[in-house]
Amino acid sequence: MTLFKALGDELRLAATLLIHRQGELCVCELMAAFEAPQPKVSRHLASLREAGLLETERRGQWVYYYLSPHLPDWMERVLEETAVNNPALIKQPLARLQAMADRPAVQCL
Amino acid sequence: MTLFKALGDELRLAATLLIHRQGELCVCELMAAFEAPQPKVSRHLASLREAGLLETERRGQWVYYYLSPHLPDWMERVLEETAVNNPALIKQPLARLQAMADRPAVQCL
DNA sequence: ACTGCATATTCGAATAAGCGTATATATTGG
DNA sequence: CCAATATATACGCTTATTCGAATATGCAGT
Repeated sequence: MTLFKALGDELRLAATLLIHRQGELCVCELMAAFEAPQPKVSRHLASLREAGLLETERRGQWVYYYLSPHLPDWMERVLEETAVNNPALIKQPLARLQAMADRPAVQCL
Repeated sequence: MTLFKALGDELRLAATLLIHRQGELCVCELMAAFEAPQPKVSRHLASLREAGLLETERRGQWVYYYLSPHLPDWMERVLEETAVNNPALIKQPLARLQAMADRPAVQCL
């Protein structure tokens, strides 16, 4: 059960919830949301992908991360429970994301 | 969100699920279930208690661990989802527990 | 008080995680 | 091909976790 280890880091948990909420996000958006340096964000995203939680899609120069569509239902429910009951985890990051200038693209999904 | 860090270790996760399933268990029962040395079990239980997941009650020479009655509902649901969808996690420990000779007491709750 | 059993804690060593800096790779637009 | 931007990875370092062995504590029975 590598799920809980993957979510055991605060940045990884919050990033996962933010991505879940937003549908997909690229690295630079997550950098802005969490005010974290790029290598740090990339590394944590990589480990979330290795854990099977996230998948990626390159679109131009950007790499978008989104929840794996192969996530077992129960894991999605765990994320859902966590998101619903811990809004504070992503409140500020979400605000910073929405205040971000020059977002690479409009999210249409 | 210390929940996921607490459950991020395999022994801690499995022990929590086993305790959840059995109602309560003492240290020596968990040692038998997981074939793990006593200090290891004690330490992990201590960290689960510090995380607020478990509480203890001493009864004679034994210390029984059980899920904290103050656990938020959503955390209980997370445990429930995990238990239902990962029976393999506690299958062998449960078998060893049931095969254990000289269990300290009959569980009546 | 002493012994035995159950549990907790301490200690030092080994391992793993996480970080920042620097560098590599990919893509886009001249 | 070159420069600029986005992302990934490598490296060395620091800090956290985890462990086994040893020791301490707490309770029960004699």
